[in-house]
Amino acid sequence: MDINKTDSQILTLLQYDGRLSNVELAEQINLSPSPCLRRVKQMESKGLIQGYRATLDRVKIGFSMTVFIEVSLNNHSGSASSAFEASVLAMQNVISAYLTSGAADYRLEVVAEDLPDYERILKEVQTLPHVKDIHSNFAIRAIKTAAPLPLTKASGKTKA
Amino acid sequence: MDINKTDSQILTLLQYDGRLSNVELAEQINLSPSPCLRRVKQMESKGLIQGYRATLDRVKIGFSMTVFIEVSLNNHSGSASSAFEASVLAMQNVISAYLTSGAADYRLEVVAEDLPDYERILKEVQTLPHVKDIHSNFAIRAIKTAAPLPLTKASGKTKA
DNA sequence: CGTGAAATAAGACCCGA
DNA sequence: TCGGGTCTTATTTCACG
Repeated sequence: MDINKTDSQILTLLQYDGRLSNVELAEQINLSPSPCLRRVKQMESKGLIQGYRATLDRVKIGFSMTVFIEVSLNNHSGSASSAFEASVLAMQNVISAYLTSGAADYRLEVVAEDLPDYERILKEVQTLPHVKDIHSNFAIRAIKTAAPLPLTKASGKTKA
Repeated sequence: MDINKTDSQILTLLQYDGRLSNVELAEQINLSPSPCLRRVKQMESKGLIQGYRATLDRVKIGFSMTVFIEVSLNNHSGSASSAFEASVLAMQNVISAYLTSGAADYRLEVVAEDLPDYERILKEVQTLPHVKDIHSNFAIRAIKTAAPLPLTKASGKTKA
């Protein structure tokens, strides 16, 4: 925690461009490269920065469909949940999964190449361990995807 | 969109580490740096690679809550949708938003620092243009977030 | 935190299959 | 058309002040 103004600026810039060179980054926050790199490395080792990713255009690489699947389990024991979660982790077309409040237990975000591909995935989800019920909602259009986290507010105070 | 094997390998590697240097990338796919860089640049300009992002730990930077908000509008005209979508784009705590099939019209993913922050955001969403109805589901735990897209299957054929 | 220097990478250019 | 080599410029990275 304890993110100061400078660190917050760094994180914001790296969220928008993860390939910013250290010298550019340092320039933009009016710092010299050495301390800037030190801060970045520290935030990496503390896990604030989990990693760097190329963001791809889903449609252009062949995934024309994004589907949200809500799953209810018929058994809420720890081992049932674990089995289900492990299976979900192994499914590459599931790109995010949350245990949630509400009517369903889990909500999955799934990418599919086309309708037949979606059908295959849906059947696969239906046969995962302890699945009772499934509801699918198709993403018709993306308004906003994976926007950067708003750090400006979170940069209020420093430890010392 | 004609992705060949080599391009697919590049995309996969860059999804896992967006800061891979070109020489490392080239080594891992058994190519020399020059053609490797050419391919990367080409995929960037074609929009296959949309950009590079640092991935941050939501909780560690102060967002203890992730909430999925389903929104229904009371007016489905084009202008009503546009007004709502523009407002959503402007809300920084909304990190993704989709127009979806199903009972609700839109599905928002929202990050909040704490319960009071969430309350503030919820009220803000309630007052967005043409909002009729809202349902919130809290993310209790993340099983998987923003996993890389599974490219291995999508690399089947080439244009020529 | 800033400066400087050695190691490394990026990016433009040309060559050959 | 695409992979490979080379050179120049820029960047990374780490000593030290």
